[in-house]
Amino acid sequence: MDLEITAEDSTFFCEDGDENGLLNGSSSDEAESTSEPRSGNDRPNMLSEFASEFYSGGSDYSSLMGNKKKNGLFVQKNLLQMWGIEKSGAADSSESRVSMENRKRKKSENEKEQWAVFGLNQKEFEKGKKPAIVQSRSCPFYKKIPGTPFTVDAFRYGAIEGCSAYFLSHFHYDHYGGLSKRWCHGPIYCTSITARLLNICLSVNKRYICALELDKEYEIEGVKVMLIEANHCPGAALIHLRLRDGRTYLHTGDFRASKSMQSHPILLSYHVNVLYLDTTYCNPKYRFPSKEEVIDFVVRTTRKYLQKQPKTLIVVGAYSIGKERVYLAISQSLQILPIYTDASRRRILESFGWSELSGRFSNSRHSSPLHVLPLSFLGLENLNKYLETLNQRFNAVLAFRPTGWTFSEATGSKLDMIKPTSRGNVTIFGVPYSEHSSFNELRDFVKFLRPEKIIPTVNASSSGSRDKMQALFNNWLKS
DNA sequence: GCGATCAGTT
DNA sequence: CACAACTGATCGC
Repeated sequence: MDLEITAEDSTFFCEDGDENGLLNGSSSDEAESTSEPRSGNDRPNMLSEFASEFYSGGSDYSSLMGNKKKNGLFVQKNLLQMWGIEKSGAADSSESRVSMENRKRKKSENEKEQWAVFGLNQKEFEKGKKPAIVQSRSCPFYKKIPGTPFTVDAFRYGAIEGCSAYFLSHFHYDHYGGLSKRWCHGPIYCTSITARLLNICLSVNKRYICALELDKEYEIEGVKVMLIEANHCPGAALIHLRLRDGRTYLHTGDFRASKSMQSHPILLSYHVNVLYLDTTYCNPKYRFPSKEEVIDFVVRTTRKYLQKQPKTLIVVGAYSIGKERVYLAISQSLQILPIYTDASRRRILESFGWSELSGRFSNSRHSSPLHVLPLSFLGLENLNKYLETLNQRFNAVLAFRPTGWTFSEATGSKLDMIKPTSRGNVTIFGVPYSEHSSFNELRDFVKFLRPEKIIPTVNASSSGSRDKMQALFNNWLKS
């Protein structure tokens, strides 16, 4: 099961590209099971140990520090523990034990349901006989590009039959999932920033990484390829493809559409036949302000709080890459320096080679008035304890959680209506800083491109939402 | 003991 | 409530 297939041989891709039943309404869910058996480990791992152990901590930026040693790596249990304000281990609060047991019970209830639902008896289930639909995880159709040997963001399916070029649109877990130092199924095409992250965070063998410059045309397996800035996270790209037969495809990966995208020469020069679209917020209820407006709000708010209380610690939450502009803007417009973040995130941010960012960082929590912390840490309780660890240096915390969903039509784009949650000296603002297109931005982009066919890549698993989106597309494209 | 996958969290 | 994107727990080799 180790076939070397050329572009022309790749018969598994439906030539007419209509197997997905999205436009013509034909019912073929079978397209999805165009069976590639998971041929996971059919090849000896011939990778050399080029990456040092130091880098093998995955994308978890916190894994390089901390208090517990695991396989030669230091892995932290908990930020508060590591700063010495909370005991580790033996904390035998009966509360946590109870919730553990609750979870266990919940779990086993789920299992009971499972074997019943899938028509297995309990013995079969416990023996590990898995229902068929769980067993076969094959690459969904919308990750394959018909008429090419290409896939996009499809790394968790082992070797994909007929695929000789694997594109990665950007470095977020739900897109790169499946990549590791053991990847050996074929070349990975991505931007140079993403390429560096594959090396630094996942130790993917360099011989599989093919970095492409933005806005430059390449020819790969007979297809003209161009990556375009996606306005998502650093390194994120739209993938523009022109096949030999004249068809043009655009895969947006994850993106935030904007007016300026509409003046990209290649989008003006070639009519797009098929659009693979990031439909994350493809519902009229998602209206949020531009990034600039949100950043302006964040800066204004920060200024206000600092005037009231100069000894305020500013905190911005972020999980992996993305949202950099939020804390950069605070730092730049209010001359707040340096920025503290942990060593691992710092390494990642500095790898962008972004001169505005690099050079602003410090290792010292105590000497920095602006901290970038994991989003999951941004709660009232945690921040309050955090403030205590910085004894006396600060006497209040102002935190921002930049997330996409925050607002629906009611609150709309009136940023000043945002009410923070606060307790004592800790204030937390959720701000609608989105790195995906709003509904209107999506609509405008689609109306600009006027593709013949749109394949949603998000929210596409239920037929209900697929139909809903298709109705919207039809409406946008009529007349 | 490890990586892969699932389920739960914000 | 939403939701993408994580994190931690459990599974299976």
